[in-house]
Amino acid sequence: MNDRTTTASAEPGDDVTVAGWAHEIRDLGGIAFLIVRDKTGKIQVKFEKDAMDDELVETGTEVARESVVSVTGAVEEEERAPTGVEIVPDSVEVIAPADPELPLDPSGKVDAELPTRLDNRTLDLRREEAKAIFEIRAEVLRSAREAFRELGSTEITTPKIVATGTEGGTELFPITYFGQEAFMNQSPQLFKQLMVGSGLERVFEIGPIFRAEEHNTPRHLNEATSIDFESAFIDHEEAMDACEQVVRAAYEGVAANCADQLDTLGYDDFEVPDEAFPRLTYEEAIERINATGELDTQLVWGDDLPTEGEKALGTDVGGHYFVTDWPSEIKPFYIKDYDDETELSTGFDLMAPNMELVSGGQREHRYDQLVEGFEAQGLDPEAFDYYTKMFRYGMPPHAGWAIGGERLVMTMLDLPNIREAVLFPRDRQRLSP
RNA sequence: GCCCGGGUGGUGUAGUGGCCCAUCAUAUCACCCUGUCACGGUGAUGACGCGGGUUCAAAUCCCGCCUCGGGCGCCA
Repeated sequence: MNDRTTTASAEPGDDVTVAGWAHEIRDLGGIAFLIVRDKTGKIQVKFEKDAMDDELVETGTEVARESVVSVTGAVEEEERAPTGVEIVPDSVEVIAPADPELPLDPSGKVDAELPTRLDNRTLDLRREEAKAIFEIRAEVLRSAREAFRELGSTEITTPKIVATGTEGGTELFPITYFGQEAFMNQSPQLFKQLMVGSGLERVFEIGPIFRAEEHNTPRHLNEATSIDFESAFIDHEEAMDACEQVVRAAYEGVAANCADQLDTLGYDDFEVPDEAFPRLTYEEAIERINATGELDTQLVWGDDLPTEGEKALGTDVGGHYFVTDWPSEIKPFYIKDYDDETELSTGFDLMAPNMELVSGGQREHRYDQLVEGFEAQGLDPEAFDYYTKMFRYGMPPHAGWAIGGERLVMTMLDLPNIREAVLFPRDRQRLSP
């Protein structure tokens, strides 16, 4: 395949071999066109029936759509061709024929519903729009990694098979580990904290997390990609600065490197957020939600923000924003409370703007307070000994956060369903493919 | 976990008790067509998720099952 030329790089005057999929055949009688599609685009192959070998014409014009073909011939400039060039073939080979009845139409003439598309993801990703989402997703991850390196963090990977959950409460997928009870990890939280106490100090991880909640919404997955950051010697304010930097880098990377993909998806007005993300306290947030009048009942201090309230506030603010200073009781035990106001947590969320995108905070690094926190949440500190004991050997003050990777792509591209941002989503109903 | 809504040819749809041996588009098959670019024309094949019930009559109403989507809770 070394001699293969991509459709985009075929220049007039060249003798080339292109390989790709039979996108469409237009047979006009005496002349017929085969459109070959590859990763880089499409090119037209011309068959003038009277002037060409019958077998060549037959192979090229009777091949089933979506079959893999290889075409060798001369590239000619032709203004009537869709791309300005076309191939006059010397030979056509059908490398892998496709069944004539396709489970969905990659040419996009007829829409398919999401479940049909997910059942046939390979064919779905032959469509430019679906392909563009995953090229953008790759750019988001690339630019996030670059931003993390600029922040001086080291990329780590932590175990996904664990003996105990992170936060208790949350549903975990149980598995059997050589006869022992184990779980799929819901978050790298505890492990990344252990690493800020190591010589690495500042770390990030991009990896899968597993949640066994039986929710069924367009914004939840049971297997998601978490973009985690944790650093020694920073507080929650500095953690928010870092978070903003990484989110912004992802937008900048996409704006700079994915113009074609954005165009394919119809975004002619893709914008990198230009202002610093506003930081609202929890108290300000519930006041503003109450002021919108969108909710039937008024929120009071201590309530978690209901979905409806998040949407109302998101519309009110109109962009990304942080919510800070939460009541301690609705944030997990490993988040530190303010020293002078122990009923207030340093935990924060980043809203994007209608959905929670990030959660983070300054962590409790003091051994005694951490163990108290476990007990207060009804967890047995003994079960987390591998974690707590390291807080006895010099654990620095630290803070961090986690971005929902798919939610970042979803909110960035305004996708109607988070499953659009995962190749093979795992949700309540779907375990295959 | 609680609550709502949907399943009609390969794909996407019309259809609200008789006008339905089921509409339209696209795909597929056959024939015609020398510049298509959503090519065009003629014809053909192909479907009511499964099971039970109500009724003279069921795609349509009822019950159960399967399956999919969504809302809330919770969360990334």
